[in-house]
Amino acid sequence: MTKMAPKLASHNDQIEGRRELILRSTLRVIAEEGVGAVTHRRVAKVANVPLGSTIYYFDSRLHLLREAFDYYLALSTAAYETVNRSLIVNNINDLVDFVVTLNERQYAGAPLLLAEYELTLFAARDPEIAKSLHRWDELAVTHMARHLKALNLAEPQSAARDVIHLIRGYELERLSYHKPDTEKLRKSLTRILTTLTSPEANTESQK
Amino acid sequence: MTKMAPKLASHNDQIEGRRELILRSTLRVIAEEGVGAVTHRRVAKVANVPLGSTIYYFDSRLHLLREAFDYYLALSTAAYETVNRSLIVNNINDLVDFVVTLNERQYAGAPLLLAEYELTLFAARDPEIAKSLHRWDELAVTHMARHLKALNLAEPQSAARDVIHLIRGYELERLSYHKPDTEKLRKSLTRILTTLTSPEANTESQK
DNA sequence: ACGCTGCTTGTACCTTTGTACACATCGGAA
DNA sequence: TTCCGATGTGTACAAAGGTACAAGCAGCGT
Repeated sequence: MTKMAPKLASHNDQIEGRRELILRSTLRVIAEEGVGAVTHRRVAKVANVPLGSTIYYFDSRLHLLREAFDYYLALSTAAYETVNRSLIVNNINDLVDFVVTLNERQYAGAPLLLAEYELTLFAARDPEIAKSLHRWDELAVTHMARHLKALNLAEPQSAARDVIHLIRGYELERLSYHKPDTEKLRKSLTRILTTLTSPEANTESQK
Repeated sequence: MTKMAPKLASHNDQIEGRRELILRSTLRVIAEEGVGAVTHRRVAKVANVPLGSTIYYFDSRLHLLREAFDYYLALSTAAYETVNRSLIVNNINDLVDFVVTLNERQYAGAPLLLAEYELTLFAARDPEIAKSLHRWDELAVTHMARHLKALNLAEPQSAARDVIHLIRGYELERLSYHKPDTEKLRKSLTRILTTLTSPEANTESQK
C-alpha cells in the first residue's frame, strides 16, 4: 500500500498519494464539523478530488472513518515518539514544560484536538478502532511513566495514568471554552507532581 | 409549556408529556448510536410517536439536539444537587466513596455516560450549549470545592477542578474499555487527596 | 352551539447521500 | 505493439432524511 505514484502534487504542502490526501481531508472535516459531517461528497470536495475517488479507495463510509482515525493515530504516534525520545527529564519543571508546550502546540493546530475526541467517542462504539486507541494510550502511559520514574516517583505506572487523565480533563474543558488556560494546567501539574514526589507521600500512605 | 395533557401514558415508566418523551428518546438514541444517528424518524420510532410529532415540538434537528442536551443537563443538575446536599464529608474516604459510588451508578446507567461526552463534543461547536455546560461545570466544581474545603485542603477551588478533571479522564478511558475499573479510580483519588492534604505539601493544616 | 387554540397525524416533496458501475487512462510486462 | 491491471472519473439510482402542510380532533371559554 501507499507505493509511489505521486504524479500529482496535492493542493496542500506535500507530495502524497491520493489515498493519504483523502484521509487527511477526512480528518479535516472531522475536526471542523464532526464525524457526522463526513460524507463522501464533502470529503471529495475538501480533497479536491472527484466523488468516485473516495469510494474507490474506501468502499464505505465506515471504512473511510476507520482508516482516517487509524491514520491519525499513526501520525500522532510517530510525532509523539519523536518528541519523546529526544526528551530528558531532570526535574519536575522539565516535565511540566514539556507537557504544557505539547499542549500549546496542539492548541495551535487548533481543531485537530477535536478530532482526537471525536475519535475517542467513535472508539466507544467501534472495537476495531478501540484496539488502536488502546495501543496509543499504552504508549502515552509508558512514556509518561518513564519520565516519572526519572523523577524518582513511586508507582510511576499508575501515577502516569493519573497525570494523563488530568491532562485529558484539561483538554476536554478547553474544547468548549476555546481559551488556552495553560497557566492553570501548569500550576496543577506542578502541584500534583510536587506533592506526589514529596517523600512523605510515597512511604506507604496509611489511613 | 408541558401543561397537563397526559391522556397517553408513555411506553416507559412515567406519565409525561409528549415533549419530554421525545427528549428522553432523543437522549437514548444519542447514547446508543451517537449524535449522528439522531434523525426525526429514528427518534419518532424510539418514542413511539408519529413523525409529525417530533417536528411539531422541535422545528429542526438542531433545536431537537440543543433541547435534548439542555434536558440532560437539567436532569443531571437536579440529581447532582440532591445527592450533594445530603452529603457530609468527614474524611477522605467519605469523599472517595461518594465519587466512586456516583461513578458506578453512572456505569450502571450504562450508555448515558456516552451521551455526556457527545454533549461535550457538541458544545465545542455550539456556543448555546456550551453556556449551559459551563454552568453545569461550575456547579460541579463548586460542590467539589466545598467538600475539599471540609477536608482542610488548601486552594480547594483549583484542587476541585483537578479532581474533576481526573475523574473525567477515567470516564473517558472507560468509554472505550467498557470495564468499570473503579478500583484504580479509588486508589488514584485516595492517593491524590492524601498527598494534597498532607501538611508538608501545602500550608499548615491538620490531619 | 360556536369557534378558537393547541395538539396530533399522515403524507408529500425535495435534497442529500451511499454506492454501483461503465467508461477512460496510463504504465508497464510480454 | 498489445494486453492487463491499477488508477481515475462522471453519472445514475434508490434510500434516507428534513421539513412543510393540510386536515383532523379535543377541550374550553363565551
